[in-house]
Amino acid sequence: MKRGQATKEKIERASIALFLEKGVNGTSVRDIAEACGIAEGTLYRHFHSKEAMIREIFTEHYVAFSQTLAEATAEVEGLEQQVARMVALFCRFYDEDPILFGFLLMVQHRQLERMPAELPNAIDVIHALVARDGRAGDAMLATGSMIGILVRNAIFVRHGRLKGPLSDYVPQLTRQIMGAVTA
Amino acid sequence: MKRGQATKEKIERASIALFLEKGVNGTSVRDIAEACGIAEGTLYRHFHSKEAMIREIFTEHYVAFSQTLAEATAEVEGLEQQVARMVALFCRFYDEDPILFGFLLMVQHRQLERMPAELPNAIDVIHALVARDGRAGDAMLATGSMIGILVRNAIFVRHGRLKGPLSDYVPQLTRQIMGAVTA
Amino acid sequence: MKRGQATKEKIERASIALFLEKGVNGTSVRDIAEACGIAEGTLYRHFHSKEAMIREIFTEHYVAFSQTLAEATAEVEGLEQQVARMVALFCRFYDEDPILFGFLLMVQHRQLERMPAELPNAIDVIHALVARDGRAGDAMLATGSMIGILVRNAIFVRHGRLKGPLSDYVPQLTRQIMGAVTA
Amino acid sequence: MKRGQATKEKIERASIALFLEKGVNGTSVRDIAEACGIAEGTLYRHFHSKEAMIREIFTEHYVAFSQTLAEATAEVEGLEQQVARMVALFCRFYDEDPILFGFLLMVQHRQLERMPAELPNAIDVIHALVARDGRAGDAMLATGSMIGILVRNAIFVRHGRLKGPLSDYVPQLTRQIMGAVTA
DNA sequence: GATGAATGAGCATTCATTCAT
DNA sequence: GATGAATGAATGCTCATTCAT
Repeated sequence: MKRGQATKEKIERASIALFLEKGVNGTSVRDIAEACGIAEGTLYRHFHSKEAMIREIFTEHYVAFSQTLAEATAEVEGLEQQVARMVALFCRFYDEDPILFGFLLMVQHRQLERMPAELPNAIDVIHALVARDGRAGDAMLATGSMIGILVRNAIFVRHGRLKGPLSDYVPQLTRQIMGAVTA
Repeated sequence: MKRGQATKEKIERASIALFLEKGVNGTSVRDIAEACGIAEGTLYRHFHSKEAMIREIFTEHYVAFSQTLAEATAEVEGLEQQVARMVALFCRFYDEDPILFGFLLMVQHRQLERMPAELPNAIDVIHALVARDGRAGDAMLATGSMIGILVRNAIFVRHGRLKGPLSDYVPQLTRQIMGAVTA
Repeated sequence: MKRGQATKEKIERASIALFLEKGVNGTSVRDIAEACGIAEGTLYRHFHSKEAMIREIFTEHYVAFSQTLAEATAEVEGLEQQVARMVALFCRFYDEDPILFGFLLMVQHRQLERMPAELPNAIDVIHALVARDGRAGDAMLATGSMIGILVRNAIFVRHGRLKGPLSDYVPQLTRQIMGAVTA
Repeated sequence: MKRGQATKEKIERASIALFLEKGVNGTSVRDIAEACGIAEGTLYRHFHSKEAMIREIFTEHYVAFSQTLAEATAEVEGLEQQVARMVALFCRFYDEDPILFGFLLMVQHRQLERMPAELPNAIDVIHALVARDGRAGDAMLATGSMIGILVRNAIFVRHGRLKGPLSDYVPQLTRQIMGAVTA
């Protein structure tokens, strides 16, 4: 039982790193098995298929982040404070595990389409905050801008255009987002 | 010569659409050949390889856009006006060919790494404008925010979260970007 | 001991049904284990291998049937009565367990080749009867016809071409066989 | 074009022999490719899949035989003569290509289920003859007996229990079948 | 006796690319 | 220029079997 769980986690870690580095289609099950030091067939003891594995990893972490985001922003009043919380949370998440973050970003489009609608979804959480505040002309446009600012600068850190950690930019990012949303 | 050129363009159009729909790795040379009504081998008369084809298509359109962006922003003075030009250009480009836009977005990371550094590059163009203006605390961070705002909202239009055309949002996007950069 | 025996029989029943339904190669050890509610490894407590299991099941039932056939036909005199016994026995065997019958039919070619020659064998039993009678021109040809008539009509019942039970046709089958053998 | 057709036929011949010898599941695409002296991928230029290949080969030959059987028996009057034709045709078919015959026999159950009902089917052809004659008590039972006599003795030849060619037994088989049907 | 994770060879199939026609 | 058959390595996945617990 214990051994099985450890192997599953080993597979997850190795997969995420390989997917980010070489792409989902560029990473074979054989690659993953070699990176883990397990046999190919072993992967299928823990995941139904490569595709199911990606979906499982994505859903687990994306839902957990969305849930945390919803709770953290619910604890404070006013868009400024909520945005501050969101930015801090987002940056910490990126800095703590940039590889996981990159993986989630990489597969989000394909996976979000297949995710059950009732699960917590970061985009909807943010949109609700902006809409409740009411200052933004078009809440969805403002939501897009907020997410765009965070995501693109995270990518800039990953690509070396910005010097990390991303958390160093929390105050500036918060100010920029508020500037955009209330423009 | 003319017939050859027509075939080459037919391959480009079909490829871009298929790549966006099913992914680069999810689209086989056979898929492309079938969509074009040509034989598989014919593709290799016009492109050295599938990979070279992608690179060629990307470079051609990305460089052209970056070039246009550089010229359009050079015609006016002041960041406000330059941003207005940039936003209008970006939105028009998206609306005129969302499929091409989606394709460029999809392959940008992988392709930008391989692109010769001396070719015009939209990110550098924008960064130069922001840096010259001087109002933004960190020019690269502001550049990321600008690009993020535009790209993410374009994606929102593509995914149906925002009702298109993207050009309808030019004034708001311009205001939001200026709000972010000068915050 | 008792529990072990019960498990072994459970495995046999489940295997026979699965083999008939999905073929020997189409049925995995995992399929069998799931159908029995046991673990995959448990099967190997009772059988040396999948192949050995098939051989064991086949031999057990085929030999038992051949033995019974030899005994039942030895009790009466004259080919007519012997054929009548044989037909009745065959039909009862089919009707009592069509799944087992189908399984034996399915694997007979492969298994008969590997069966020790000294074990009772239905074909030899029948051939001996026909040869002793002497009326058939070629005893082996007549043996083939007898077996063919029984087996093919059993298959017709299984496939729904004939309405069962097969035992309803005992008199007609007996007459047809005698008609063929003495023609 | 010519080269392609030749390769396809080479694949068919090699497949049939291998399937009969080692079973459908026991024969890998690699086995077939090696036996043909072609690459594995080449097989897929000519057949959509291994399964489709089997279906195609079966249908082609089984339908052709059934068609010939229908025509040959339609040329003469009276069940005796029709049976004589049928037996002669069946034996010739076996003797001319015992390997093909064995293959058709081996896959018939699985393939007949999937064959379009409107295609000629040997069983239905024979059943119609028997039913029209009217002498047999149960036409389907008699049909089963006829087919059983022919098929089982063909198998006996294949297994060496009867010395071939099967055509040597045409008169006796005809007599036996008539004996069975009119018993 | 029972378990089920682990194995690794084997499978059918796909695919970018080549080349004789 | 165009074709499409041929290639063969690579892919995701299955499976009978083993073995530590």
